[in-house]
Amino acid sequence: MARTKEFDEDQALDKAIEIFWHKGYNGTSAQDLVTYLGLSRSSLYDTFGDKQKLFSKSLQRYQKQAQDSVKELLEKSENVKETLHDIFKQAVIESFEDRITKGCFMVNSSVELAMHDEEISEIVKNNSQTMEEVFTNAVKKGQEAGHISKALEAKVLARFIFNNYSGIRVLARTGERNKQVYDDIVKAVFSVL
Amino acid sequence: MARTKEFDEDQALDKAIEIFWHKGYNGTSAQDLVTYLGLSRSSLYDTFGDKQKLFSKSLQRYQKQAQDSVKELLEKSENVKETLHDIFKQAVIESFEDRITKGCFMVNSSVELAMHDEEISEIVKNNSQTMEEVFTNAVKKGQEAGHISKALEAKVLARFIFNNYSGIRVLARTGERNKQVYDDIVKAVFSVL
DNA sequence: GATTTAACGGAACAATCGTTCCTGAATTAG
DNA sequence: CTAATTCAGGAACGATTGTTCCGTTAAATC
Repeated sequence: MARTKEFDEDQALDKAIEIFWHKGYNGTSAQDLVTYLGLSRSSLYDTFGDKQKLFSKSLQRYQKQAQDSVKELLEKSENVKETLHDIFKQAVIESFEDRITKGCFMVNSSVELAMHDEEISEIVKNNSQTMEEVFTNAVKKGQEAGHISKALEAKVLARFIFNNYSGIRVLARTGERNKQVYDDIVKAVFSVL
Repeated sequence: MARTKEFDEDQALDKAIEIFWHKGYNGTSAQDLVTYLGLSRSSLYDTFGDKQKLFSKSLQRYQKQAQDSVKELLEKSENVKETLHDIFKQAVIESFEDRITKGCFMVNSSVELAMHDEEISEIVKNNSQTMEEVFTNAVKKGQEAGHISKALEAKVLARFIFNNYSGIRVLARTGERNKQVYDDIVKAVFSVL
């Protein structure tokens, strides 16, 4: 019959995530994609349709990966406050390890496209909602276990946490390389919990 | 001698701020600028050089306006905590009043360009530094007056405040229209002060 | 009125954009 | 082997990109 696929579609998507993450949607050209994914123009368009669809698929894949990671960590956790702290520390570390500070693909895409692309807007909203739920459940668990203060409602704290997470990712994108700045923010955030 | 300028350069810059703010750098075409500023192609290039320079000037003008506003409010303030609260409330209101939620021009530009354009990167860094100083001085004043808790250092709180301010502006850019979300964040932030 | 500069409209530029299409080689299954 | 399908390579598409330049009109000073 026919020849089978040679390249792994998911692997190509991971490459697409990287370059879109780094350069943004408008900043990434079709030629960039061909070069970086290592596919021919024709294969690329045959497989993914067009640039917008490829971007959308990339962002959805990124979202799933990022969400699953956080979700799993928090659900398995026995001390939610500590786990949240670990998640923030990890975000801070990522802002330094990469020479190219890419920030957060979701945040970057929100800022660049959410108001101009309905499909991306949906993904972003879905992400916010899911993350809010994940954080809310985590905070509730922490409050019940006595690790987290009950002075504020779980949902309030969840939104607060998510907001600071976004802020930190923006900070990373600006190229801030003074670790103390990040540490100070995390310190203040966790003084609330 | 010569004919005098007919259009106000600053007025044109304000227009440029608006459209760059809304559509971003890469999302704004030369034609968009001609149409929106109401200048001819030739006048535009004669006056501002090229697109990058026009963007840079726009961002610098925006920065000065935004900084002066916050700086003045905080320096004149007799209750810094209340004034900071007003500033946040204002940011929240702006996220609703505009049908087109533009977020913050500085945050948007940071995310889109800071890593790819050295000049923009400098403006962004300068802005972060200045805002940190402004907030730090304000917090110090509030702490001395007894309005703000001394549990955390002024600089720590300043960075924390700035981070949440950025986060809220990203949230606005995502199109979040549930006021409760913003209010919850502000509530949690001010529980620290 | 003559000169000088400002601004305009619009043509035109080369370059790049995203996208389509064609050819030919490679690889699989029957 | 044949047929089917996948990929690479590259030419080519029209559209749009940012930018330059020219010709003309409008206003200001001398």
